[in-house]
Amino acid sequence: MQPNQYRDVRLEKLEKLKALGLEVWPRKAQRTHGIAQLAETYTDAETWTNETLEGLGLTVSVMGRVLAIREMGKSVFAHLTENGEKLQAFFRMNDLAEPGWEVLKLLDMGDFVSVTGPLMRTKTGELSVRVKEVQFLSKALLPLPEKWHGLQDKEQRYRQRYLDLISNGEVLKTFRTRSRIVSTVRRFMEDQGYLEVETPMMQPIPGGATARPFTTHHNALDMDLYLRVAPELYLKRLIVGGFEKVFEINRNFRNEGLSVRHNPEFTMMEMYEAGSDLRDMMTLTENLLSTVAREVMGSEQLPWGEQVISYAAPFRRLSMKDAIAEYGCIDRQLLEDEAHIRALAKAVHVEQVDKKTDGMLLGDLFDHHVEKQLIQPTFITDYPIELSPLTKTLEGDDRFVDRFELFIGGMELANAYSELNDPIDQMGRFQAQMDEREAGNDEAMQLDQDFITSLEHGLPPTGGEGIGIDRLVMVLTNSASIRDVILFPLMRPMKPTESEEKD
RNA sequence: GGGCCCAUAGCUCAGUCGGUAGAGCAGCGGCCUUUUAAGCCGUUGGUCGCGCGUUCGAGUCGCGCUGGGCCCA
Repeated sequence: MQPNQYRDVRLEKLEKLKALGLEVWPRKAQRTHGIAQLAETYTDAETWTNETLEGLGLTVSVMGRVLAIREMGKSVFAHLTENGEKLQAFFRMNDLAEPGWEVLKLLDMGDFVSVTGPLMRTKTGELSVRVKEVQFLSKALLPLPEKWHGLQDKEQRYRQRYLDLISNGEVLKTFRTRSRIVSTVRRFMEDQGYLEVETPMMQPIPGGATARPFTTHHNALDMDLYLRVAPELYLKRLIVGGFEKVFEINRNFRNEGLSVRHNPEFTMMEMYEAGSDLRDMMTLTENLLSTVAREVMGSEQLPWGEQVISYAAPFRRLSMKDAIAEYGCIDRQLLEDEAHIRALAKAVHVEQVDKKTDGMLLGDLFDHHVEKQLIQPTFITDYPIELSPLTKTLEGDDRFVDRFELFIGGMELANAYSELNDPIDQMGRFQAQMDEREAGNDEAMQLDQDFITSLEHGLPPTGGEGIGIDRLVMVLTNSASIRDVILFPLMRPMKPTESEEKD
């Protein structure tokens, strides 16, 4: 076998181009218009007939990657693409300046070229450049995936995302949509008076969420640092410091398994507002999601698999116990009784039931019976205190806290609290977490003494929330896997083959 | 952590009952000066993921490994 059969052929063509005295890797592209710009301006075939286009007397230079070549004897059609838009180039031997025809024979799919000539419309009505000059911008030495089916192999699509983006048009579209979602979210928050801030991604004590952190080491200070699992404790310090409304959009890192909903690094927006509470966060969330759906996706009703999700406010609100009763078809009264909760947990094979409190078991019952069924946006409220060490208790019931999680498409999308601002209470909650840790739960939170100190200086009543941006993009773009909305998802490295090891 | 599925040419995929490897696209050589997955003629290209085993004989059967996908905990 000749593994570089294709590459060798293209290397030969490269030498021939050089022999013609051409610069194959010029420093800048010759270009007067973008392809998208031309395609948009001259899209109307009735106004811009071949005659009117010729009447313009306009000569354009456009650059693009060659994605199709159709040879017709002494004329050739090619499609150039740039930024997801395409434009046809029409080469005729008689039209081309020297050494154009020779150059054209050395053109391969995947090459970047710029073409210069007047705009025209072909017999079949397609806007095209009647090429007088062609210039190489970059010679592709490797072949592209198959033009009709694109790149199908999921592993290769994730490992070589550039090939996925070139050959699968909807992938480029999804990631452009992601960019617009993030920018719309950011603009929405700024319009609400929130200030974007940046807090440490490397933290001496990982806090703000119950999750295993990644560890790293700073050499000069000879200290261990943790990649953050959440920015929460730093953002609250900023509210202590006098900021009224802050938000941060950035990466969190959790040292956990991979799934269609989990990537070890993921993007979260967290926001905190002095003086507000959970109800304010609900309203903000409803407005944010319906606005993004409308402005980016063009509708508040969007497809999710076989279903349609409505992002129209208000979203449904349901307490955790009510949700378990409703979706688990369980008598609501049973959830008021610890013995029954234990029995229900054992019935669905929750592990280590005897070591858990009834609040923890309610969380397990919720995960088992409810989470996947919450397709339409639903705020689940009234979480057990054991699961929520940073949240204020409910008025009149200190076993539950003023927290919601928002579920869409069967996934947790957001998590919000009326933030706990009593430093004495907070210290007690940390103590409980440390006991948990002592008992072997390495996801339990660690004490952050300076955070307690900041609370002792006074945190006003504060509403706070985190929204998972990757999952938001998933539900809005109808993507079944988080890997389809993260450009470079984490992949296990490929083990080199024996022959590669010898090299 | 457990279960199921996938891995064959650069890409997309066939490969029956175990009998010595196929197509389309791409590539290469021709024909063709308005094509749209252009068409037509010819043609190159394979460590069937890796290893071990069963067998006269393995892409195919078994075991293990690697990578990926899906489901469950």
